Amino acid sequence: MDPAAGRREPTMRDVAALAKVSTKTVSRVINGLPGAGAEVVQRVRDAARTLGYRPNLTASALRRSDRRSATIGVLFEDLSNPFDAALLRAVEDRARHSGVLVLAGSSEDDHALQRELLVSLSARRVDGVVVMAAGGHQDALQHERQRGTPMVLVDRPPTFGGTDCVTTTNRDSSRDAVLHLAALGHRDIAFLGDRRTLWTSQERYTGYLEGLAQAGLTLRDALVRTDLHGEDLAADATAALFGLDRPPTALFTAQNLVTVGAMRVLRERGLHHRVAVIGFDDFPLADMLDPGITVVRQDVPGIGRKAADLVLARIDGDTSPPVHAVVPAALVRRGSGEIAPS
Amino acid sequence: MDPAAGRREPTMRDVAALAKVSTKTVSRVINGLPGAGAEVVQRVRDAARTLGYRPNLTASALRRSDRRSATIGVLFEDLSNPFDAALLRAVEDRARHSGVLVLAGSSEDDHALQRELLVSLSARRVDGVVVMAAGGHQDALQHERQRGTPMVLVDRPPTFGGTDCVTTTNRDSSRDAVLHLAALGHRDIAFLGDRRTLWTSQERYTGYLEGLAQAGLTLRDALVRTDLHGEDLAADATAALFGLDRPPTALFTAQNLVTVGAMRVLRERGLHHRVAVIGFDDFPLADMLDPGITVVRQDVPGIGRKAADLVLARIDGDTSPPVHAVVPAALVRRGSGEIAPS
DNA sequence: TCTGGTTACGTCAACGTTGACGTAGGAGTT
DNA sequence: AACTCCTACGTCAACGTTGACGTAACCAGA
Repeated sequence: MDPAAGRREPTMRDVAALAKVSTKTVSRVINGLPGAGAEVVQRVRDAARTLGYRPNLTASALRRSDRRSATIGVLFEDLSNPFDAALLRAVEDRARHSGVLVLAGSSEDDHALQRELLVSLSARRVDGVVVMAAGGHQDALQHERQRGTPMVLVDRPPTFGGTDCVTTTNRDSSRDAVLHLAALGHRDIAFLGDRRTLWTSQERYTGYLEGLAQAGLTLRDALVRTDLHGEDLAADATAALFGLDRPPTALFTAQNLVTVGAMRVLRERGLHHRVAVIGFDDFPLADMLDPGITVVRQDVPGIGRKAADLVLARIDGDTSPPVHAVVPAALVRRGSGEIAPS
Repeated sequence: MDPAAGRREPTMRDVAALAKVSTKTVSRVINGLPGAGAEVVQRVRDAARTLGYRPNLTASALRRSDRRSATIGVLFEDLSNPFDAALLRAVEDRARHSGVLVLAGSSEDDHALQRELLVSLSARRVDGVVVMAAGGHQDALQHERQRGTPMVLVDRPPTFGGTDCVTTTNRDSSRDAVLHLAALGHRDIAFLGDRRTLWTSQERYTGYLEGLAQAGLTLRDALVRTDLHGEDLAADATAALFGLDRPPTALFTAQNLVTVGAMRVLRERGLHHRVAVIGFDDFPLADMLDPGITVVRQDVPGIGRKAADLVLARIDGDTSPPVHAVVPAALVRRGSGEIAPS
């Protein structure tokens, strides 16, 4: 079953020898270029098939003037996160339709790892990268970008210039969510957010503030909890909120794991039908919970497609000014966000 | 910001010129090989840094005798499916620790697409592949394998010999699930399965039969529904079951989307606290539903790690006999599987 | 018949890197 | 003093492919 032992992959030279032509002619036939007669084309095709010849794209890229590897890098935070996975899938689909494959990696929101992966990608001469930037500084990204690598940031914009990015309507949709709650009569709306170093968290918090202000509500610091990385921290923070003298009647949970952690606590305390919840980011089965969870849903495939479109266009030499594409999110009403204050 | 315009990536030759040594010496320094004096090493390092030199792994692989690209291919059904995503993440982690990157693609359970992706991977000279085989014949996989490409199948075994694979305890865990239901007194246990062309579906069905037989229960054909690809088909099939004269008192749903579709119908009809359900494959929030869903949980990271270990070992020349690794799944009791018949 | 153009090939070198091998100089041994 | 051995380099060719360019054969038109 493993006949590779000792054997060599056939090359153009082997095909050329069998078809009794030059390697250049084989190259022409394989690449469908003109300059080969019908009979020669047939001979070469037959020889290639007989030998099981497969073109070597890396050697080809090395020699060609455009030097394209037809491969892009995708660096997300955690490929096992449903959001990242859906995004990867969208980028991959779009790339595949252009004959481009995807080298994928998880940066775990860690600068050192992100940097290391970036170097690995660049050693493999990817044509461009789509990156979800790790929080905090973006030195490695900026450095890579300045080397000329086509780059598109997703979910979070660059802190440096000259680079495309695709994000969603974090601020506006958050404001809308808060206004939706306020319209039901809620006056004590809590904010539960992810790590503050993340741009998305900041934007969603700003939207929350705008919502409060626009509805004429007072900001209560005690109702704002941030740096909730993961379900458990979110659950703890939620529990703490309900230890307050005047607990919130509604929650705006600004990330999906935070939403889940908060729901867990509400259910434990039997509050899930009395406290309103709107979460940012949809998640599977949100509609199957009791009550269904009202969420701000991002258009993840839309974001992925747009990011892929941008990076592929840059690779093709598009030099128009950098774009910050904003893909709209939408409020999906499922019940939890429609609970009025008691 | 895009200084690449017209500029060339620095090469070893450029570094060599600046450091006033030969390219071979640069190669030695970059690769940490002996044969370069301390002072020369320093000069080369400085020159490389000054020029922003990055080694070209593709050129290196082309020339080296081992010809390794330090890249493996991963071909799953759908990278946006949580199961596939978790698996990818596990493979990626393990590969990264060996300096190997992952080229990922979704085959959509389509032979033509799988074949096409396989060709794309092979053109990029990946060192090996981890594949979730599309249902039905595996001609393209077998062909690729026979060319000598190290290959590991996950989730579904090969229909041809000489190839490693990693699966879970589909049959035994299914049998245990059925026995668990039977022990509660259920006598009418329905089977709801995914496409019959999938090996996993067949195994789980066989386990279901073993469970019935071992519990001394009679198989009722009316309670067996297969080829339920996707939530909607599963929902329809579930609805049909409850139109029977003698409907089931328990469901064994053999795939996660099937489980979700079935639960949806049970909830609509207010049966979710009266009909027992055990699902194969865990899914996010299964514990948050009402009741919590009892599932057979696969050790997805375990499967991914094992698959990566195997393919990396083969790449390193391990020629021991092919392995079919079986990673145990476990029953997770959450409530839905512990409902007794009424 | 010669010129000019086109078609169908072939030859050669180069892409960036490294394996095989060569060599100059110094140290150690007899 | 002649020898081996080692270290620290350099030279050359090749990995599989393609761009630039050459050339032989043929056809059309004057």
